[in-house]
Amino acid sequence: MAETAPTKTSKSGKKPSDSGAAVASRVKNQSLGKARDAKQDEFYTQLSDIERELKHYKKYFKNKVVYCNCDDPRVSNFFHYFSYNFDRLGLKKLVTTCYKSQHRDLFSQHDSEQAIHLAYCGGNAGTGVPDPEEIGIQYLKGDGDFRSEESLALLKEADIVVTNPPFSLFREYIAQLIQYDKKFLVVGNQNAISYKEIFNHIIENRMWLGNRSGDMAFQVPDHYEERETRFWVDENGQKWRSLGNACWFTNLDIAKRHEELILYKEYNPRDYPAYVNYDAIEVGKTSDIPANYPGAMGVPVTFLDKYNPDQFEILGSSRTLGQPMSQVAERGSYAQGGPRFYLANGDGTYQRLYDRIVIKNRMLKAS
DNA sequence: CCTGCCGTATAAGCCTGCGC
DNA sequence: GCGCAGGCTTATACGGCAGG
Repeated sequence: MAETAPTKTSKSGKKPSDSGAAVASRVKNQSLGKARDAKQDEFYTQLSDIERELKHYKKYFKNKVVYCNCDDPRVSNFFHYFSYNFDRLGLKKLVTTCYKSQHRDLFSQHDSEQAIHLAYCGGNAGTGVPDPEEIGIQYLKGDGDFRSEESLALLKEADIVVTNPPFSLFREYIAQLIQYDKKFLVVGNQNAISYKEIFNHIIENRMWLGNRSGDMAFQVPDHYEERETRFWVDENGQKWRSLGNACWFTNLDIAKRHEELILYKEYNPRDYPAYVNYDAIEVGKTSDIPANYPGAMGVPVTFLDKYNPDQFEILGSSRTLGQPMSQVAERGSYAQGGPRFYLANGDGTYQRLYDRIVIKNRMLKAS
């Protein structure tokens, strides 16, 4: 794989026609370049968030090899958590690798121009958190990318992968875990639910949401710029950013997935209008799902946080089910964009909604 | 050109519970 | 009651880009 992003072509420069392979390779390089140029993929998960989620999965870790493939053991709280709880969880081995640092100022002393590899097999019982330096940090030959040969070899030896991967590469990241048939528990964000590839995994029951969704705060490197919202600097000068829609993605079963969502609303056509470009009713809030409606319902993506596959069936999403508005209404009467559901405003114009998941209540017989 | 597609480590409202 | 903060839930506007 090429390491360097392609040089930027001037906007006026005319591109020669490309072969499919060349296009594919450039797209790949661009996404790589974008992820690394943007420098917005370094969000460090708090230990408290890791503890609050991981406590629901204790039974899965006995005698297992855990791999954190986006984690510098010197700063990663995932490494901290698993090394500290190594004996309590009964782990067999803990392996971490990380992408080589791009910034010399990253967390001051913790910068490295080489990618790091560390394997821990326990043995520090009672002495608190093992020191990565004492365990023995090794250096990788390559850049430590989770897709690199070295990382892949370690992935194959692993049972469960737990980390906070770079969101800009989330599709590829998940695709790789599924391709290699690994168990995983990773941090993501709810927007990823609407990605075509990610939604396919969800609808095929290859992955689902973990326990906690919503607000999560992350430490970010010093070179991250300030922003108006969801940003602050703590008393130690550490920069933080937070997300209102962070969530965990996993393919480990959890009790929450089998809890029935209690429904208390009743269907009526006034509160639950039908879409103009798909035969389903709009349910704008997960908590408003009517208890007595047997047909197709469009719900926000956050529904997945409450999804119990025994209670509901997922039929698809507005991205794939929505009929193009050009076939339904006159141009100019609706907001443009990718396929979504629309509601009539009553004055000849139409409101475009955010991506909806279409579900059906399995407990009710369609009449 | 024009049109439609596609996504965004985002961005905002709303609700709730607390202190007073 | 009331105002505020923080958690929880929902959903953007718009630029890039490809194809007609």
